[in-house]
Amino acid sequence: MGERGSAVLSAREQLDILREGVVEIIKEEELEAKLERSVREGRPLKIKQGFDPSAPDLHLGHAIGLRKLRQFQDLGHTVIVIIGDYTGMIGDPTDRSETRPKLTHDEVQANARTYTKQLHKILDPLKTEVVMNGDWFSKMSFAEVMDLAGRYTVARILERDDFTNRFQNQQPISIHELFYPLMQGYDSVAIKADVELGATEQKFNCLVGRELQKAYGVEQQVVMLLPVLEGTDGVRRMSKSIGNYIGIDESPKEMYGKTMSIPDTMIIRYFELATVVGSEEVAAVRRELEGSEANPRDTKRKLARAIVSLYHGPEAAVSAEQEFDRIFAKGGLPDEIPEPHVVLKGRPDERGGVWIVALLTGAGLTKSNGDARRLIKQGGIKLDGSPVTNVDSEVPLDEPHLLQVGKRRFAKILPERVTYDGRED
RNA sequence: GGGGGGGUGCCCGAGUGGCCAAAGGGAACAGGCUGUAAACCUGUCGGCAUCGCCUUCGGAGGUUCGAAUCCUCCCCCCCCCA
Repeated sequence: MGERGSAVLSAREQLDILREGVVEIIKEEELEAKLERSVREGRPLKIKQGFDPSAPDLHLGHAIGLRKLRQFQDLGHTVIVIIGDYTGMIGDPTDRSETRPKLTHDEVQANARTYTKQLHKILDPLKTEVVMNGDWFSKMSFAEVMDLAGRYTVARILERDDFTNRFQNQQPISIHELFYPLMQGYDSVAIKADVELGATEQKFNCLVGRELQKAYGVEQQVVMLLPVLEGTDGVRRMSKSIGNYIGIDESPKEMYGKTMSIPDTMIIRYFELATVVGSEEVAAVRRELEGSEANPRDTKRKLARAIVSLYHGPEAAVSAEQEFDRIFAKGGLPDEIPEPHVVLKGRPDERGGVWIVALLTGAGLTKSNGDARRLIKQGGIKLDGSPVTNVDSEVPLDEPHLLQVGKRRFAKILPERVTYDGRED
């Protein structure tokens, strides 16, 4: 373990650090005992956290847990990240809305690499092991599966809220979905986890892990539950599939902009969960917001800078802010404007002009011609900086033009990147 | 195996022969305002060179001048009984 084997903190001191920001520890005495033994025997604890293999975009919600894992690492412990390639074949029953396409082995491998890359933005690569639960599940015989299934009861599985709700709402539950908690729990058996980290909504699954470890004669893990961060809508939990997430791998300006779009009521919450500012500073922010002097916008700017700095550094945060001001406060242009390849049906008119509506759609700025018409009528389209009011406008393609939809969508139309699909009439 | 209920646009959800491209809500997008891509207000929200036409209401057929709405078969989901 120790490339820094020297100053190991006492169990008590470690516990004090680890407890911070945690919603619940089951059970704290056990964690303390494990830490004590770890210190005494100079043996790191194994900290487990699992991830779904299908959605490799980690976001600020995941980061809460990752920072906690990082704390464990900094205290000398080992983190084992489990990519649930087998559990992913089921999909967590929590959000079983889409039927997930089965991932191929190669796709899972690719996703695992993407994960690892993102994980290393927060975790210490030297103390992080990434494994897939297919490593053990693919080798299990049917008899072993039956044995696993025999160690838990239907009634206990149905205690889980999601199942109960779905049952009551007359939504389908497939039998293999009942295996999800068992499989996640068995992961803990397989790696002999000392601690499993999860968001509060994972409580049930993590506790199944404890039960199964007991059933299999493995020392029980401690369950450490962390808060769930709301997404940019301020209501539902941050999630890729809902689309209300801020990814830790996103560009500074996306991060900055998305942060600015959270409801004002979420500012404190984000300071607490999405940044690393201390509790006194959060308290100061709270006072600032409650007092009437400060403009919440400025507090939110501070938040956005803090978040961007965390992942991209302070300079990037400053330039993201400048760009944001330029575009939104002053209605200016971004640094980089896409120059799409435009394919048009038919051909230009004699003067080399192209119908504005077709151009917008061809450039991918609007979904359809109808969409483009509507936006023009609503005054949402600008050509070279001035609003387009006439749906029938022709744009001469003798020189580059700047097209803008709303405040956020831009495209530079270069004549040499416009082609015609040659369709006659 | 028996009985009952249900599958509608991105999501939820009304609609049981023409007034339905389909109410309402949410999401999203645009405009206004502002303190920001907050909040609030207004508008838009299947496609088409634009008020008429085309393609949508699980799938395939059929009845009808006309079907999301009726009939037949099929697929899927839920509940109750066994």
